[in-house]
Parts: sequence; structure tokens; C-alpha cells
Amino acid sequence: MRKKEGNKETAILEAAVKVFAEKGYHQSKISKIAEVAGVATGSVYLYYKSKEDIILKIFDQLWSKLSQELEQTIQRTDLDPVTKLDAIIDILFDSFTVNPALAIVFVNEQNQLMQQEKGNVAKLYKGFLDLSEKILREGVDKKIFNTNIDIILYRDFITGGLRALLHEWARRPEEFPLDQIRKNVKYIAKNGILIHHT
Amino acid sequence: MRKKEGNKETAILEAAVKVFAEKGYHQSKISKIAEVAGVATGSVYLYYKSKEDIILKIFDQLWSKLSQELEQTIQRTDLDPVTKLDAIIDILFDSFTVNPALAIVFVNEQNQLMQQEKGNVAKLYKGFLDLSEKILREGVDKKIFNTNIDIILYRDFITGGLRALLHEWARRPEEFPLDQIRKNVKYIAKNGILIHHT
Amino acid sequence: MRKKEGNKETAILEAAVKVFAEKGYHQSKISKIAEVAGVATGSVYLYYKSKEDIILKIFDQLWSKLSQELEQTIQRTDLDPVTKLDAIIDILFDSFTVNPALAIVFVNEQNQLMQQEKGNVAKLYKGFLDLSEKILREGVDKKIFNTNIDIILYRDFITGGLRALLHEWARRPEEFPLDQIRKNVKYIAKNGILIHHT
Amino acid sequence: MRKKEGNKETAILEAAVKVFAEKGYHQSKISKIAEVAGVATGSVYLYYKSKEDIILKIFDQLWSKLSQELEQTIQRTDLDPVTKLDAIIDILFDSFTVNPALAIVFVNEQNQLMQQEKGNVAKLYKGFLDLSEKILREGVDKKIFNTNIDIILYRDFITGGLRALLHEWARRPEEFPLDQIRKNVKYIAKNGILIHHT
DNA sequence: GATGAATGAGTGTTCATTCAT
DNA sequence: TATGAATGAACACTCATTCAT
Repeated sequence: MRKKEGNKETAILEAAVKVFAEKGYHQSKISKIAEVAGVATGSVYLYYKSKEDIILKIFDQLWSKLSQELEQTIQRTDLDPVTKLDAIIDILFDSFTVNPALAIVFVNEQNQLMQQEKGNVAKLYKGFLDLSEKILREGVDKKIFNTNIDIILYRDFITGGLRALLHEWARRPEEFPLDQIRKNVKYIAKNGILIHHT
Repeated sequence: MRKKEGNKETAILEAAVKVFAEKGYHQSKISKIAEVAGVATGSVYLYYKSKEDIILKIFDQLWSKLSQELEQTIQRTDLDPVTKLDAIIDILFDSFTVNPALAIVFVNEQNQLMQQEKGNVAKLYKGFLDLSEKILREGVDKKIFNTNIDIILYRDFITGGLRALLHEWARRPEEFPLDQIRKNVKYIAKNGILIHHT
Repeated sequence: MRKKEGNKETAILEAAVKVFAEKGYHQSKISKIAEVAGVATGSVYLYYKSKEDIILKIFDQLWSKLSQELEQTIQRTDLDPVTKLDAIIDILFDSFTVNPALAIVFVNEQNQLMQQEKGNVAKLYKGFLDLSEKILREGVDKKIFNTNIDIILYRDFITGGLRALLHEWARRPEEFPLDQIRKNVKYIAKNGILIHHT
Repeated sequence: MRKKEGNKETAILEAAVKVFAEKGYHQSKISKIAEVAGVATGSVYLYYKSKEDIILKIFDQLWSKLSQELEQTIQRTDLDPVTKLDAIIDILFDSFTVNPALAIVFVNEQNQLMQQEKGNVAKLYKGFLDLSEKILREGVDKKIFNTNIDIILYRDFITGGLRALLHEWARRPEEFPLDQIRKNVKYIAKNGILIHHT
């Protein structure tokens, strides 16, 4: 928020995303992040208390933002579950389109952070998944979504699939037009691979 | 005593999978791997030339084995594409069921290794995906699979979804009965979430 | 604070000379050099990129300085070859007198470094020897030095002899008064052991 | 002495000389010495109790042999001091001619071993030098050698000069014909560089 | 706040030495 | 004796973090 300081704080976070995306968290040096951010090494520690703190803030910010957006979608009464399902996908795609490096960091580092139970990553991510679950639950209740499918599993499955595609796209954006990916994902998530004769 | 007992070589690899699964590759110490394997630190270097070499061998072995199994499935003429699609899923599930830690390592480290272009990981994994593609292509040709879906994208999507579920399962096997996951995945991959009225 | 105080850089180099002189290059630990220099272990790597880099810099500095001094002597037209020959000896003695430890390092490590063709040691040393050769050549041309003697061999012989004496002196300065050594060397180099009746 | 075992013991020592000459003592691995000697790594320890023991034995053997030869020369009453001085030089040259690698090891490692006071190297070498001194002393007494020259210094000087030339020769035998070196050394040691008009 | 030189704990890797066979 | 796999102590080097300026 504050202009002057906020600039450096943000610059460091953005630099970190870039560096983490390229080298991976553990291979990234604080000095490199500082260099990319255009600040001195020591300055990083004015805004973040450790290297880990940086990546946790990245994920904090990511999932807070996505959860908030998803929340808004859920509350809309004018949309049916199918459209809301599409919306989840759109929220993720839109978010990472703006910042492909963030997609890479997400894909590469999230698991470990959750597994090591660092910071709030697991909790925040769970929050997002829970929101997704609500939408799915709503669809099931309205007999639009298949009751045979375990909603938790479906939710994780779709998120995992998305993650893989986002990663591919983020690494080679030119080979995988995002709109095509998005369209396909929406279709697959709903219909699977089989041809359904109605 | 004799080199080809292979006990120690294998013990180290298995220990590494466990340690990598628990701590992540970068946080894992060679001395810890040695300890778990029941050998001295230096002995690790009798069989592997570096820490990286260990993880690369893990992935080499993994994808070679899976590719080989998939190959056999593809060549069977008595199976239709749908059954073969199920087979891919089974192959992955069976493999990781035997060794949940391996699933975790796979999920956590594969991306980075591929991205940093270490060893043959990318090539071997591509080999596996290419085989999967064959099955999908066959289904498309036989008008069983939906032509609107981009096969490459579908393939990556499903693999990503599987990966996510395997990871969840590997971390908390008791909460996610593998058979239920397997059944759901097979269903979702084919039909998506929607109810299809035939 | 400022990089160019150079205090630390120099302190490390001087500490290294001391430690190398006492233990020999390979037995010397970076941590010991740091300790003697009064800095932290890691600080050594702020100024030198490796242990080898340190010893190479020592030799770089040594031969550059000596060559420069010798060059000045050669260019003097007021000195005859015999005096210039004495000057070579003086230059070496003066140099090592200031820093006996340096003499020891020189004697103990130079051969190996040259043989393994590390850095510029061989080149720089050759530069020094070439300058010495010029003086000898001048003496031969002026019929003052003996034509029967191969100049290259003489040059190497004298340098080797000097080296040995410097080493002895550096280890036990009190037993070998430097002035006596110097006087003897000058005499031997010119007249050998025999009594020449003129 | 014993044939079978003696072979291996000697093979190891000879291999060590070669390896030490090429890599330097500290960079030489026992496993490499064993390989060159054609024995197993562990076998080295059947004959030598440590790496250091090997190099000490090399020097033991070297100086014992040279001292013995020199002793015989000294005792000859039919030779004048000048001829005996030549003999010292011949003994050294002959010895290293047979085994140039030994010359390199001598030049590169002797100082350090003496300085660190390992084994008997210093004592044995001193024995050799003392014998040389006797010859010089004899020359002085007979008014053939110059009384102005400190014998100890002369002795060290000549030995150092020899060492340097032997090293050069051992590294590039083709460039420095040994006989020419030998002739020059003998001349320089006696007459120095100056032309003496008699 | 901002800097970047300084710190020193941490770890992959080597290799002399041992020892079961 | 002979082997060579196994050992584990040792050390160069890295880099997150601190702190004097």
C-alpha cells in the first residue's frame, strides 16, 4: 500500500518469483533475488525475515487472491454449477496468464511446502479447495454432477490436471495457446474422453 | 563382498527414495541416506557418483519400468482403447502402491529435474507420454474417443490429475483408499463430471 | 567496509604465505589461513576464488615484482655485466629477506605449480629467467663471461643454488647470516671453488 | 631379497616414484599407485604402513645408496679433491639418469619432508652432505679449494644448482642432453662464470 | 531505511586406511 | 598373502543471515 516502501517490498517478491521459477527455490540465492529486484542483498531482510518467508508470502498472496475471487463467484446466484465450474478454471488460468513464472513456482514448490507444513500454505490451499468443493457439492445437489464421483477426489484430480497443463504452458507458451488449453480443460473436466451419444 | 550382490546399491537407492520423500531432495543429506541404508557415508559414492546421480537413477528406473509395462499393454490386440486407457491408470497405480515414497518423490522432484534438463528424465518421461498418446490416438481413430479433445493436452491433464491424487494418497494412505481413487479416476477420465443421459 | 581498503585481501595473502610456509600448501587449511588473517573462513572467498587461486596470486605477485626490479637493473648502462650479475643475486636476497616465509613457499611449491601448469607461474618465472639470461648474454658478448658455459644451464644452476641457500636461511636465519651467504654466492657464481692464480 | 614378495614390495615403490613424479605426493592416490604396481589397493599396506611410509622409504633408499657410493669415493687415496668433487656430481647424475622420475620426486618433495621432520630424510640427507663436506674440506686443506668460501654454503649451493638442472632435465630430457649438463656443472662448480687468465 | 562486506554453520565429496573373505 | 569393498574423518567451498556504517 505505502508507495515508497511498498515498491521495494513488491519488487523483491516479484524478483523472487522470477528467480524461483527459473532455478527452483533451493537453488535460488538471496543475492540473486536482490540483484533482480535492484536492491542490496541486506535489504531483502528489511522486508522478509528469511528466504522461506519470501516463498510463503508468495503463496499466501496467491491463494488469498484466488480464494477471494472464487468466493465472489460462488455467491452469485445467477450462475449454475456448470458455469461456476468453468469459473474456477478461468480464475486459475487468468491468474497465471498474468504471471507465468508464478505458475511454475506454484507447480514446483507447493507440494514440498505443504508437505513440510511450512507457513499457511496448506491451510490457504485447503481453503481454496473447499470453496471449489462447494461448487461441486451444489452441482451434485442439483443433480447436475455425477453422484458416483467422490467430490474430493474429483477436485484434486482436476486441480492436478490443471497444474500439469499450466506448467507445460508456462515453460513453452508459444506451443500451447492458452485459450485452447482452457477450452479443452473445461470440456474434459465435464465430459471426459468418451463420446457420449445423447 | 562381490559387486553384483547389488544389495548395497539397491539399499542406497531405496533409502534415498525414503529420505527424498520425507525431506525433499535438497534438504536430504547424503549422510542420512547412508544411515538409512545402513552403510557408511562414503559407501554411497561407491555406487553413485553424486547426489544428483542418485535421484536421476531413481527416475531412470521408474520410467524405464513403466514404459516397458505400458509397451506390453499397447501391443495387446485383444484389448480395446478404453481398456488400454484403464491400463495406463493401473500401471501407475500399481507401481506407486508398491512404493508410496516413490510417488512422493516423483511428484515433488520430477518437474524440477525436467526443467533443469538433468540427465534423461525429460526424455524418459516423454517416452512414457508418447506411449500413452498411442493409445489415445488409437481410440480416436476408432471413433471411440472424442476428436474435439487435443490428445496431447488430455494426456498431460490426466497424468497431472493422477499425480495429484497419488500424492495425496501417498501422504495419507488411510484416508484415501486406493481402489476408490482408482475407480474414480477411471470414471472421470472417461466421463468427466457431467451426467450423461443416454 | 570499502572494498579498496585492501587490508583484508592483503592480510589473507600474507597469512597464506605464513601458513603455506609452515605446513606446505596441501596441508594448509583455509580455516587456518582465515584464522591467522583474523577473518572468518568464508571471507577468504570474498577475495580469492579458491585455495589454488591464493597460491597463484602469491607467485604472480612475487615474480612480477622481481621481474620489474630486474628489468630496471638491465637497462642501466652505467653497470657492467659483473655488477648486474651481482644485482640479480641482490634482488632475490633482498626480496626474501623481507619475507623469509615467502622464500620457503617459493622453494617448496614453485616446482609443482610449474609442473602442473597451474596459472601463470611458469610463464612469469620464465620471464624472470629470460631477463637474467640477457645479463649473462651481455657478459658473454663483452668477453667477460666464459663462452664455454651454456648460459641457460648456468642461469638455472645459479637460481637453483640460490634457492637452496635461501631455504636454509629462511628456516634457520640465525645460523646463516644473510650477508655472508650473499657474499659467498656472489663469489662462487663468478669464480667457482678453485683457486685461480693470476 | 626374497624373490616373490620382494617383487611386489619393489613394484609398489617403483610405481609410487612414477606416480609421485607425475602428480606430486599429495595429489597421488594409493589406489593409483596400486594400479600402476599391478596389485590391489589393500596390498600396499602389507608392505608399507602408510602413504608417508612409502615416500620415506624412497628417500631412505636414495640417500643410503648415494651415501654409500660417495663413501667409497672418499676413501680412495688415488684421487685428488678435484676429481672427487667431480665424482659427487657423477654419482648424483648417474643415479637420476637411471630413474628420471626419482629426480623429480627428490626435487619436489624432499624439502617438505625435511622441513616437517618426517622420518630420517633430514638425517640421511645430512649424512650425504657431510660426506661431500669431507671432500671439500680435504681440498681446502690441500690448498686446492678456496679458503674464502664457506664450505657448508658451497655444498648447499652446488646441491641446489644440481637439483634445479636435474629437474629441468627430468621433465624434458630431450632438450637438455645430460652429458652437456654434467660437463657444465663440473666446470661452473669449479670456475664460476668468469674467465680466468692464468 | 539501505548497503554489501563479513560471518560461520553446514554438507557434498574424497581418499587413506581397514578388514572380512 | 591378497583382495577391494567398506569405512568415516577431514576439508574446501557455499550462502543465508547479520551488522557496522
